[in-house]
Amino acid sequence: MDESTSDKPSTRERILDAALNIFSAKGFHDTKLDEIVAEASISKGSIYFHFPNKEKLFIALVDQFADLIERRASEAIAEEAHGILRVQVALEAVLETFGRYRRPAKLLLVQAVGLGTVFERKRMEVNDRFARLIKTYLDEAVADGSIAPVNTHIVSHAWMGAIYSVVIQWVYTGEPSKDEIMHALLPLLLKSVGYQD
Amino acid sequence: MDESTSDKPSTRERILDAALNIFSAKGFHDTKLDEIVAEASISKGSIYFHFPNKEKLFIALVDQFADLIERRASEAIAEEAHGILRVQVALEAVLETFGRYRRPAKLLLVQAVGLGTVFERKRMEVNDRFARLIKTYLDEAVADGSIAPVNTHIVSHAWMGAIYSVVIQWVYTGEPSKDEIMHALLPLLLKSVGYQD
DNA sequence: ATTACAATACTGACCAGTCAGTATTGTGAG
DNA sequence: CTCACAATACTGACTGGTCAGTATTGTAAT
Repeated sequence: MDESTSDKPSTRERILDAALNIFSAKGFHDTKLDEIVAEASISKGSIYFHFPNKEKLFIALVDQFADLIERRASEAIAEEAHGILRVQVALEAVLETFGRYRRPAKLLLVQAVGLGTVFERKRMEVNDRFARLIKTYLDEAVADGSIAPVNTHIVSHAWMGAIYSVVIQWVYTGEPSKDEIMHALLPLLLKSVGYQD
Repeated sequence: MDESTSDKPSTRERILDAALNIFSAKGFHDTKLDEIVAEASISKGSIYFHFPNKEKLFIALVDQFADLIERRASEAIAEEAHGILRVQVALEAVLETFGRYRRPAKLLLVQAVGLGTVFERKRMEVNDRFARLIKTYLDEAVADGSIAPVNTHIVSHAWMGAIYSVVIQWVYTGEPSKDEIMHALLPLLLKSVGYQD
């Protein structure tokens, strides 16, 4: 009876899809709602039925992807019990996820920056979320002796920045490849806290 | 005759000053030219006498500060002949300069991002400039045996991201202090390429 | 009287957001 | 099952505030 089991993307989903495409390519301000309307083949009113305004639509996308990244990292860690190895698998999971979703990555890492006072809080919130996630597992690794004590607050932010920067570079140019990144970035980060294999 | 030796800030300078204050605080789009006019106590027409448009005014500020950072780094390096030490003093100079100029730092690292297609090139240009600067001296350090061979392309981007991220955090919150940053970040970066003192 | 700069009032393109109306789906009473 | 009504989902022409940029005129110096 119900034939909608799979292939009927809801209006809301189509809006989010189209918005992601255009926002990630052109940024918040250069994206006209009318472009999203055209891309999604829906009406302008529909956007305002599903979202209170342009800003909230944008933030919905940011949150959605930030959630995904965090979830993937947590899942990866849950399967690995041991100190510094947890840091390693989390990193792999994050890079993997950024890799699989280029457009949301660009949205989060580039287009969500510098949007003025309104978005500034959001950005810091997301950043802190990630930094704290890293910090948690670094602290664990210090506690169980995997690595020597360090200023995990600064280290977590530095790591985050390093990952962001390399991923951004990769999102834009496609270079270096994900494998190269894994092979260069992972040891780099681990060495930075004095861990050697 | 010419009494302008020191204390008459030219109109152009006042515009740049005011623009820096407001752009860095509110971002490009949330800054109205009329606010700059008020802050600088000049006229709107003056802005268009000195700059072709809002965008070019913004970019002038970005370039000005990017130039300064690069110059400071080069000066520091010129006084230090030896391999990895050059990297170290350059880093110190950069952190010092970011530290002394919070507002331009925020402008460059935050407000110049996510401004859409037009500014995207500019941002990549500035980023590449810094990354390449870092890469040059890393390559030198590898060549003279100060550090073991690494993928300097990835490392330079990672370093840049790490520095950016910590500086941004500091620009916003004032924490951690510049000294803490120097004491934590510098060894972190050096260790990441296998250098120990 | 020409150059260089500055002040003010003005214009008009642009685009987020609105809203009156239409279509679709749900429901429950006879 | 079907009619009456309601709730939800969607449409798209229209509007009104905003603000970058312009036109015009003023003025001080050489």
